[in-house]
Amino acid sequence: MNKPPLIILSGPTATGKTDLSVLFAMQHDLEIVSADSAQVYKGMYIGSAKINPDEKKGIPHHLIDVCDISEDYSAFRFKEMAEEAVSGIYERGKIPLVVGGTGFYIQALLKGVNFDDDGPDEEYRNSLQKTADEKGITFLHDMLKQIDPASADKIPEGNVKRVIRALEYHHLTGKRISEHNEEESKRESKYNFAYFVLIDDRELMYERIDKRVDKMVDSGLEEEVRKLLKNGADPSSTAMQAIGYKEMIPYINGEYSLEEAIYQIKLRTRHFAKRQVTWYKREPDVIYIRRGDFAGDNSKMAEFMYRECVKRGILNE
RNA sequence: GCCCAGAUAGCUCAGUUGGUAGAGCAGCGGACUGAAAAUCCGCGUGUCGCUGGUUCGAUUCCGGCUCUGGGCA
Repeated sequence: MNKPPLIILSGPTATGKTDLSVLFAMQHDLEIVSADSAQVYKGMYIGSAKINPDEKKGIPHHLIDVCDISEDYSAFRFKEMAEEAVSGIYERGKIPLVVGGTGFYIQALLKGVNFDDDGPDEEYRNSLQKTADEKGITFLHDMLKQIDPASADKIPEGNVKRVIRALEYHHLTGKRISEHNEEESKRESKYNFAYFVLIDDRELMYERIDKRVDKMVDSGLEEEVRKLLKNGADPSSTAMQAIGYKEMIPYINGEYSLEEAIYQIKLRTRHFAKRQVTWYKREPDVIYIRRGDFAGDNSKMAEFMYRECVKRGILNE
């Protein structure tokens, strides 16, 4: 039985995914599925570098603006919604192009990760957080050691979020997350895929980030954040943890200067891009597109993608 | 011109009662399977401004010089 085709274009932030994806989608009549943890939220445009309607050039884009900022999006929700979007695209006789920098989401879709508990259990999470605050992170980590020594060994006690998640998983399922992860990691993708990662030299990447942040600020990032807050956005919500928003809030509250906010946004974006690069390094089937090899020419990059897709039987010659 | 204070890692600085030095940030590497733009872990050799002197030994003490602040003229 033939596996369904899936094309992925990922890569660190500010590297030019959007332009290349639209060009490639136009050339091959693809529909785009966004794999981006910030662009799903309504009202977050400038700071998430969301594509403009006219930049879409008529290409359907899925999973953008589908979530209210008061909702908590997650890898699980992405996987559910992306699978739905993808099957709709197949029904229309087209091929999906997954575009975005959230590697975790892409992994969830590509490998069909089975999140088989009923989480998140907010109440339980909160009670564990309270335990950590009152009795210390070592205490919490020791709790994990009791029920799942392998996870406790792997997750540092300082990483409270992941300690809580491991405990939550056991609480909900009675199983150990270390065993679950072990099983899931063996899973084969059900897709016939080409996983492209657009990258560039570190130095150029950082330059592009700085420029993009300056542009965001010039385009009215401050106003966008003020508006979100005025409309009741909770600064502690998942949506407002996005880079550009989180750093703007203390400035708006008068805790530091605009220069400091801009510096922080650039810095945190660089750190983020670095983390993304680390992620792709351990992804086994990645096809790198090095901007430098193509002199940054989108049509040459698209040509390269096309040839790689033909090789894999995803696109016809 | 004179007086005072500085000069130590890419940056901000600590320190060495004389035995060639260490924090934060930056930077670099890594982890990640229902918060992922989240969260977390690891990595610290640099002419201790230059130059003489004292000393077994000077980044540390003393002199001179250069530079940077501040003050007095």
